[in-house]
Amino acid sequence: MNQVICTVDVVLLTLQDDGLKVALLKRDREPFKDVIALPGGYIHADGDRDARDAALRVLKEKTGIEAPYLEQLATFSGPARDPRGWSISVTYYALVSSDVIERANHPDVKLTSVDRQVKLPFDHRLIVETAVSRLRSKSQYSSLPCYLAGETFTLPQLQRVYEALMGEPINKVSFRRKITEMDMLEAIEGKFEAAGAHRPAQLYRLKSKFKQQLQLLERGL
Amino acid sequence: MNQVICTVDVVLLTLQDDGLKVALLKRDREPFKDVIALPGGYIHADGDRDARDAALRVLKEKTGIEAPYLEQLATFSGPARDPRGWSISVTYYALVSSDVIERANHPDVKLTSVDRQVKLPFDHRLIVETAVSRLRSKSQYSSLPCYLAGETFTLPQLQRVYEALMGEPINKVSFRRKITEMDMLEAIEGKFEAAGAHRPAQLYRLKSKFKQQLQLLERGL
DNA sequence: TGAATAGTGTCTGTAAGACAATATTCC
DNA sequence: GGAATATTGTCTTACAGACACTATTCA
Repeated sequence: MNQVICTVDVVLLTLQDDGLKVALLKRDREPFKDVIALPGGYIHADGDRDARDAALRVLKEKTGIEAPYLEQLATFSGPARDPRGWSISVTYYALVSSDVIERANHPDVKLTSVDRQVKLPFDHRLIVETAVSRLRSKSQYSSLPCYLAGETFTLPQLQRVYEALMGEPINKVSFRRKITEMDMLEAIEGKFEAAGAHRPAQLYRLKSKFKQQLQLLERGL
Repeated sequence: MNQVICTVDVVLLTLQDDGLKVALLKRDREPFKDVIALPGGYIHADGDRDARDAALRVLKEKTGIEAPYLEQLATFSGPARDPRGWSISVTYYALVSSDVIERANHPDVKLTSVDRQVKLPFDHRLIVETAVSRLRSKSQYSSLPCYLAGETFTLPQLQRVYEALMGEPINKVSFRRKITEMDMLEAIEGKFEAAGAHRPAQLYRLKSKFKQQLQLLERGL
């Protein structure tokens, strides 16, 4: 083994103004002190139950955000990615609605468009790109985007989330057919209105059974 | 950090008698000395270029098999999975045709059906199940199964590989249409005959362009 | 009533599977 | 020629997208 540095990094993603944003913050210590980077930190062998637990802890400590959707992304490693030495970073990506970030209201968190080529330390640019590509690929056949839409949402809102992720318009009828056959949403009795002068849309939430299913898929990772 | 044990484990998969098999071997040291387990070992910070490199090295050392298709699976971690202490295992899965294993002819390698509930040390049973589930899920929309078929193969052979993975028969016309539109195979001039008394089948190989494409997908992981 | 968006019904073209015909080899 | 499997052609059915119609709210 010969001294391997073990860390976690979290790619916290959200939708804002119909664009995918990643949460970055200034590093509070060396290396790359004061440089904008992904929230990350050491794995604590004396406290963390596993790497996922470490990722949840780091996210909470650095951004104040708790228990969002969190999935293991990949592990990056090598002698050159961290100036301190041979290192491993077990990376995760998390999905939240933008109002969760607003509610946490952490002063250091900067939301940056994933497409903007902001220079990032370590291999964080590669990690962000891997996370975005994974999210887009999984969104084609899963309920993942619901986590970007928040706790409750209307079908038109959810469709805009999918469209923002995919970067192209979706056929409304096909979209609703697919959502229906996935059978993952349940209607809420209260209705909802946005710009006022038109028919209000039904509010939905993700079925709890479906949340468990997604968690089961990621069990152990 | 506090002393984290960093290892790699490899799930080497192959098809034999139309069933998916995993390569296991007796451990040559503690813990679990002489117990059947996945090939694995420490990451060498003074020699390995990254975890993937460590996995390739371990696979070569323990099974004699080189440069197969290798993809990162996931990272497993925690205080309890290894009796030596808080540990991380970056896991990979590799795909080879059974004749590659036969040619390596390593005396300690045992091929075991992935469905047989052989008891395995550490969390290796979970790792194997994760690998099999990932392979099956990816096989539905990729050229992955070609790596189980070997260097060259006929379309009927390749179809049997897909059917063995999926566990259900595939429509021949649909299968060939899909293969054609994926445009991943190239015909080889020499023909091929199996049970003799019938029309021989065309031999194919995976286009080299397509191998690169798959590697690109996994870049950095 | 008109504007605006939500929600649904229907038509059409594309793609997947069933079925079957043709092709090629060895005996 | 007969058996066996490879390969290709065609028909039918299911599904995705286009289009358009109805529904509901506010001004």
